[in-house]
Amino acid sequence: MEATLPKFDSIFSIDCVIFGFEAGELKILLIERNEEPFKDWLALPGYFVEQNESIDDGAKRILHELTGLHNLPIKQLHTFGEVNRHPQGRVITVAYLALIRIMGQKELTPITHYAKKAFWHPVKDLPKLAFDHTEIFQTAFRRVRKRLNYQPIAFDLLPEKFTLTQLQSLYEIILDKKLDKRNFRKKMLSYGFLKELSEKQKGVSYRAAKLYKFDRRKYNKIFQAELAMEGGS
Amino acid sequence: MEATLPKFDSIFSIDCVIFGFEAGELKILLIERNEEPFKDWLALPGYFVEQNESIDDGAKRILHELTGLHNLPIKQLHTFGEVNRHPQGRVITVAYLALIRIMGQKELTPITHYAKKAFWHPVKDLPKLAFDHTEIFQTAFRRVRKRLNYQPIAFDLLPEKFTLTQLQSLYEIILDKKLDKRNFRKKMLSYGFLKELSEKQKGVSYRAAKLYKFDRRKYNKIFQAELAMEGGS
DNA sequence: ACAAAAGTGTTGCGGCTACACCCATGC
DNA sequence: GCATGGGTGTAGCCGCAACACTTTTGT
Repeated sequence: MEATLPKFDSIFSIDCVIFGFEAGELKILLIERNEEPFKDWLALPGYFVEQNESIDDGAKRILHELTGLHNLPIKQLHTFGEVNRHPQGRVITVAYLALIRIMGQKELTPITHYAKKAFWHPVKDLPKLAFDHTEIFQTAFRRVRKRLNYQPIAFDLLPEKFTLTQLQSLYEIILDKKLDKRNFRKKMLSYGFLKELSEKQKGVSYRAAKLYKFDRRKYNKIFQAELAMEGGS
Repeated sequence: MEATLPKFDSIFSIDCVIFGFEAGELKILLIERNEEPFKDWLALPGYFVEQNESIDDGAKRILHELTGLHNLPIKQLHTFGEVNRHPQGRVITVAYLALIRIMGQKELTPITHYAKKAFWHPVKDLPKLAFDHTEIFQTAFRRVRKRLNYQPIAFDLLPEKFTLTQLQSLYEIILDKKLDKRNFRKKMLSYGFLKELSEKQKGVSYRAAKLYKFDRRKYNKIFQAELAMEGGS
């Protein structure tokens, strides 16, 4: 390759906003930084992209190194490129977004030493984050809220088997408003992509609710047309 | 600033997908490149971001330098970061999108010598573009198509005064399907953000149609809630 | 008078909202 | 038996799709 590209002291980074749902609360994945700048601050998991990896690959690698989580279904959210967003120089960051099930992934263990630890933090009462990460988080949260109205993202957050009340309460938490129980259930069931299981809830001190599963195959069949549109944007 | 950032030979660029509407056709703004690589190819207007400008500012500057157009209402679309998208090295590009009125901006004159010329090209029958610009264009077009269904972007493309038939035909072109005349007009008028003018179309050899104007103030009043949501994403 | 596009209403359906009570279970 | 959430139906409104003819104007 000929050296005809201009040189700038500029680098790219990735920052990931990973949502989870646990104990009735919406949470995001944070790390405690172990490096300057913002050493000891809380931050979104993020780091620099290597020269020989695509940003999508870089995002997966970085997330894995900082949290131990593998191969999450992350999607690009937005790119933040203010000149002074990083105190040490010009760093443009591409933010990625994912919604995942927390279940069984309790042991978050950073592989690199750039993070002291990684953990889930409730979205309510987020402290001030390093860099412009608070702004990145807000952009992500707005996007999730909007997307909830037309994409089945709630099922990425819930356990595989869930009750309709759990589903509704997740909607209420994300949208930050009360929904009508009857209307909500009617609508959800009318879509036809929820599979009713024969199982019931266990260990509750009141009438046990039916469990449901999200049937992605059916969902895809029903919403083929829209899926085609989503494609690459 | 301490020199603690890692160094990579990586740079950012901007590419702009600018849509216009002219002579009943949807068009985008292209340049003919005057630089290697892809010298003499058609490409989206794009160039490298300087170190001391935000990507948003850079996008406006670059667009101006390549086409002579000032201060367009561009918005970030997506960031493309495949390793080999630029043959000379690692270049991550942030794509921007705008929809504008072509009217009266016929003289497109590149200010830098990086572009031989800039011109509007119909979206139908786009030739192969430089780099991954065809893919970027497609992503942009998909986005526009989707957005048309819930945002008043058509009015950015039309002249200030337009007939309902013109509006409908623009919808039909972007969505690539026929719409029902009566339903379309009813729906558009029912929103209440179209101001009927006393003027009529001129110079047509058939019954002249009423002209309308998009009343953005009214639109904002009506859709306040949703606007608040759009905010930063 | 004719060609070309402007302009106009009704009906049926499906989805959304609002709203209140009985049921099953564990303690 | 009581507390707790589980589960259910109806009626009115609104937006959407389907559908065809008359009016105006310029030539």
